[in-house]
Amino acid sequence: MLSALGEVFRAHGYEGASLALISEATGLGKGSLYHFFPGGKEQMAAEVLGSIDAWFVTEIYRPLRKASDPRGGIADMFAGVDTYFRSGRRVCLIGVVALGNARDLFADRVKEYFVAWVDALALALRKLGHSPTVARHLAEQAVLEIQGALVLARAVNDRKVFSRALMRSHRRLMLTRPERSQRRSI
Amino acid sequence: MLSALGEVFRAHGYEGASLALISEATGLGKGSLYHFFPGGKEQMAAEVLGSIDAWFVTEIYRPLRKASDPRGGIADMFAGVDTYFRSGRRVCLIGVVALGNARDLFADRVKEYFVAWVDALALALRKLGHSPTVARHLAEQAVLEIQGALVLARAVNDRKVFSRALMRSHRRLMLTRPERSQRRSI
DNA sequence: GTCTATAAAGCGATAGAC
DNA sequence: GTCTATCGCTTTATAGAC
Repeated sequence: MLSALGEVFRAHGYEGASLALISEATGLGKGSLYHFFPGGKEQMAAEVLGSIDAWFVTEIYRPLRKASDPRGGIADMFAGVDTYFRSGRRVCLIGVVALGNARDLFADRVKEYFVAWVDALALALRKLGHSPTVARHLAEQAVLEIQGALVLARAVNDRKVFSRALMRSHRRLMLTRPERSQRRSI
Repeated sequence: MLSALGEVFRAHGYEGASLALISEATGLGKGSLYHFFPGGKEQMAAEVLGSIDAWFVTEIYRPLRKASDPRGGIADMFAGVDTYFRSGRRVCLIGVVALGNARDLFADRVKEYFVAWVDALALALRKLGHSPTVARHLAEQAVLEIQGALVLARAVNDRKVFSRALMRSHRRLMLTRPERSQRRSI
């Protein structure tokens, strides 16, 4: 249900996703939709964004934070991201909202999604011996590369752009060696 | 004129930019707007995208291709990009359209913008001795980092994210040394 | 060229029958 | 819980006066 809703918002954006389209995609009439979402379209989008955020927390962020082997945790993150975004064919709804005009409506959720991602990845990188600052910047870089890869892959309509970017990003995180003086145990 | 139009599309997206908003931003009534753009909103957006593309060609891509000193050309590119995007406060309209539902309408222009960017940067990198393939991947990476930085900076509402990403990207391009066996003169 | 008036369609949202 | 009918408003676009 929220999943079908998400695909409509993904495909048409917040403004573009009319109740007619939503009704068609979910197979529910407007009456039923307003029964489930008394808050209307804004509530629908908010719950969709919330469910995406929750999915990332349980499927990506938490495993990444809890991973006993940070390298394996990071590898799982990239694998999960590749699957979720269907190797670049699927767009990041949170990113779309961040760029769009509906950003103000959902600013908190959008920010939380990205902050949690950077935090989780930065923690794994600290376990590899990076200083808090370096870990944070490396994590920020990786997240931003994924978002940029989604934009570029969709713009030039070539999902190999996405795969390549994901591989480069993963490889760089694995190869970047922490400075000796910054190495620490956690 | 096209500039004022561009800001409206940037701020509200293609769907969100109603003729009422456009009329207000340009100071022209609907009648006048349809006098200049008989094709309506779609023509307005197409011409705005075209003008942005043209700006990047003359201000960024061409200087980058023609630069006698590739390192200086690349530095100018990053400086120009930082200025254009107002250090991350301004969003990339082409990127927004690429992610949005209006993408199909303007797919050609969107693709051309990014292809031309990657091509121009790849040419400069080849002049530094990189192989065509490596140069292309490095260029693709830099362009995608800029787009991702715009998304992330806007999402977390912190333009320092953009500045940092631009600096890292520039620095990496300057530090990545071409393989000896791939070095060539152009 | 610029305006106002208006058409025709689509929008989000509501009411009320079932 | 799901539907249809409908409200009130906004949308893009056009017509025609000036």
